[in-house]
Amino acid sequence: MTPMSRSPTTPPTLEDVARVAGVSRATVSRVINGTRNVDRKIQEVVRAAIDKTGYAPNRAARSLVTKRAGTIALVVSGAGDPGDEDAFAARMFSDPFFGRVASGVLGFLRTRGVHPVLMVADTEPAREDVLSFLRQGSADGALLVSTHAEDPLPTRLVDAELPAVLFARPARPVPISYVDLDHQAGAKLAADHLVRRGCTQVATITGPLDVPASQDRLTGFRDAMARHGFPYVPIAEGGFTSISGEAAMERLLAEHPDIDGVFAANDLMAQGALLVLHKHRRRVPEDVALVGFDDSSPALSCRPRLTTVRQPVEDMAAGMSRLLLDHVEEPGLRPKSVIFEPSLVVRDSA
Amino acid sequence: MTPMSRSPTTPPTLEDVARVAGVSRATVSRVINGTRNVDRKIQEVVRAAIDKTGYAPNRAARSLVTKRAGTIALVVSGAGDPGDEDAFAARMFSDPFFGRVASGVLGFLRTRGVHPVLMVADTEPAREDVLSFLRQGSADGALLVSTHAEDPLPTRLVDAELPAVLFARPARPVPISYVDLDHQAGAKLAADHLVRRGCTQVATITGPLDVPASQDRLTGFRDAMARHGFPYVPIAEGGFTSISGEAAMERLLAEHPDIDGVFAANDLMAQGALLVLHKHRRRVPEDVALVGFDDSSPALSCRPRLTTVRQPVEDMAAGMSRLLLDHVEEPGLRPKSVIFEPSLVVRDSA
DNA sequence: CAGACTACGGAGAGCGCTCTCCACCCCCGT
DNA sequence: ACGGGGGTGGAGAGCGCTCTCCGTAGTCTG
Repeated sequence: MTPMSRSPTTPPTLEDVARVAGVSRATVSRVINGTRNVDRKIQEVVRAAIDKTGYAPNRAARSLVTKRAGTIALVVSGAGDPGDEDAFAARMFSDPFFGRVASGVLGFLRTRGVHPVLMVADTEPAREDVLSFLRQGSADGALLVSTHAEDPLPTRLVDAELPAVLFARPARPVPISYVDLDHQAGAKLAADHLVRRGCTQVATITGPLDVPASQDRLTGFRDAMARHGFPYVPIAEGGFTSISGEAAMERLLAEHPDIDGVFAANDLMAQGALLVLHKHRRRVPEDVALVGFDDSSPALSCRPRLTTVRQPVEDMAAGMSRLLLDHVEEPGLRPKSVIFEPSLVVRDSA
Repeated sequence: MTPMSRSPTTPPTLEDVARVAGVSRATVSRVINGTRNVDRKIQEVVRAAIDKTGYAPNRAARSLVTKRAGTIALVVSGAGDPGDEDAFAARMFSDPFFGRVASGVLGFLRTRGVHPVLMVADTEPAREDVLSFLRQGSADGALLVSTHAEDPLPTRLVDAELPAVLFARPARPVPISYVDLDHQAGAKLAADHLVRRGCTQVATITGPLDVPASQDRLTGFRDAMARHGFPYVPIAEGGFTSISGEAAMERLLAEHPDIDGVFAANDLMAQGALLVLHKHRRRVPEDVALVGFDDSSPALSCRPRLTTVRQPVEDMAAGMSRLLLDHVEEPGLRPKSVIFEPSLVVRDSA
C-alpha cells in the first residue's frame, strides 16, 4: 500500500527509470532519444538504470505526442472475387513478385525503425479499413501495390491527404508518387536479344492490357521490333499467371505454327508457355527462343532456365519506401516518380 | 486567438465531436465503443457529429489506456546468411508456403480489427527488434513461422511472457502454443498411394533433417512402407528448395536406378525432382510415380501436375491466429496445440 | 569583474483517449 | 409523499511519453 509499491507485472515506465537513475524523466527521455547533449556520466547512470529496470519505451505514449506511428501500411490492392475474398490474398501472396516487394520494403525499413503492416484492399470494406487505419494514425503512410487498373484507392488516399506511394504508375492520372520500371526499355531489351539471335517469326504474350505496365511492354516490344524491320508482331493476351501463359501460347502456336521467338510479359506466363512448347515438341531455345520478364524465382526453377528481363524489384521497393518516408517527413512534398532501368539476364531459354 | 480556433490541419478529436454533438467526451466514447447504454436520440446526434467532423479515433491514445495495440507481429524466423540479410527474407517471402500463411492470417484477422506487422528475425539484432517491438506494446503478440531448428526466439518469447504461437512444433520442447500438421499421417497417405499404384522401389526426398516436420514425414513414410512390407526406403536429404530437390533426385537415381516411386517432402523439391526425371527420360508417372507435399502453387504449375499431400495451411494459419488472440485475451492461459489433418490430392504425377 | 552567453537538468503541461465515480432523473413501492 | 434503485450523462483522473520553458552553473568577452 505504500506509494512505492508497483505491481510487478506492470512494465517499467520512464518515471521508474528516472527514479532509479536519480534524474528527471526529461533527462532519461533525452538519453534515449539523443535529442540533446547530456553529460557523459549521467548518460551512463541512465543507461545502467534502463538495463536494470528492463525498460522499453511505450510506443503508444510516444506516438500520442510525436504523432508518428512508426509503422506504414503495405497494401496489396486489387479486385477480389466477390464471395471469395481470401482467394485474392492467396493469389497475391503466392506471387513471387510480391515476395520480392516485401523483402525490399523490409530491407529498407529495417534500419529506420519503421515496420510494415500487411493489408489487403480487395473489397470496399477492406479499402475503408485501410483508409481508417491511416486516418487513425495507426500508420504514417501507405505503400500501394495495385493490381487493378480501376483501383479507387490511390485517388482516395490523395483526397484524404494521406502520404502514399505506388508501385507502378496508376492507370489514370493521379497526383501521387510512384516508382516504376522503364517497361518499354525492358521490352526493347527482349526484342533486341531475340532479333540478335536470328529469330524472324516473333510473337509476344502480353499481360492484361488494362494495366499500364502491360501496355508499355507491348508498345516497347512492338516499337523495337518495328525498328528491326518487323512491322507485325502477333500477340496473345494473358493474365500474368502461369495458366494464362499456357493458354496464350496454345493460341499463338495454333495461329502461327512457324513461330521461332516469344517474349512473355512475365516469367510466370513464360513458365506456362514453356510447358506448352514442350508439349508440342518444340525445343527451347533451338526451335523457339523464349524471353520472360521480371527475373523472379520461376525463371530459375524452369528448365531451360529463363532468359529474362530483370526488374530490380527489391530496389524499387526500397525506393518506394524511401519516397514514402520523405512524404511522411515533409507533408507538403509534391509527387515524385522514380523510374528504374531493367537489364537483360541471359540464361538458357534464348 | 479565440479558444475555439483550431488549426484546420489538426484532425478532429473526441472533444471536437462532443462539442458539436453537445454532449460530453465520455458519451461520445460510449457511442463509439458501445460500452454502455446510450439514449437512442443522443446516439444519433453523436453519429451525425462524427460524420460531420470526419472523426477517427486516435489509435495511440486508445492504446495508451487500453494497453492493447490491436496489432500482432507476423514473424518469419530463421537463420540468415551473415552478410546477406536480405536474401533470407527474399527466400522466405517467395516461398508459396509463406504466402498461404499470410493469406490465412489476414483472412482471420480481418474480421477482428487486428492487423499483422510483418517482421523478419534472421539475425540477432532482428530478433531483438521483434522482442522490443512486443515489449513496447507495439504488438499484442507474435505469430512465429520458424524455419530453423535452433531458433532461440520461441524460448525468449516465453521467458519474456509475451503471447506467442508457433506454426509447427518447436524442435526442442518449449512451453508455447502451436498449430501443426499430422505429418506422419500425411506421409502415410503418400506411402499408401504409391504402394496402391504398384510401386515397389520407392525412395524419398526428405526436408532438412533437423526440423521436426521433416523427421516426422520421414518417420511416417518409413513406418507406412514397412507396414506394406518394404523395410528399406532409400533417402536423400534436401533443403525444401527446388534446387535441392534436383540434387537429391540426381543422387537417388545414381544410387538406385530402378526407382519407380518417389515421395518428396514438399512440392518445391518435387518440382526439382520432376526436372531431373525429365532430363533422365523417365516418364512421370509411368516410369516413376512422384508424390509431393503441401499442395502449394508449384504443384499446379508443374507438368504433370503433382499428386500431393495437402496441408490446410490457410486453416492452420487462421487457427494459429485464433490461438494467439486467446492468449492475448487471457494472459494466464497455458499452452495449447492444435493438430490438423492432411489429405491426399491425386493429380497426374502419381 | 560585469554582462552575456552557452550548456544542461528539472518542472510541468499537455497529447487524445477510457473508465471510474458521481449526480441526476424518473419510476416504483409502501 | 418519500426513500430506493435502475438507467444514463458528465466530470476528471490518469495512461506514459515528449517538449517547451525556466533555472542554475560554468565560460567567454571587453
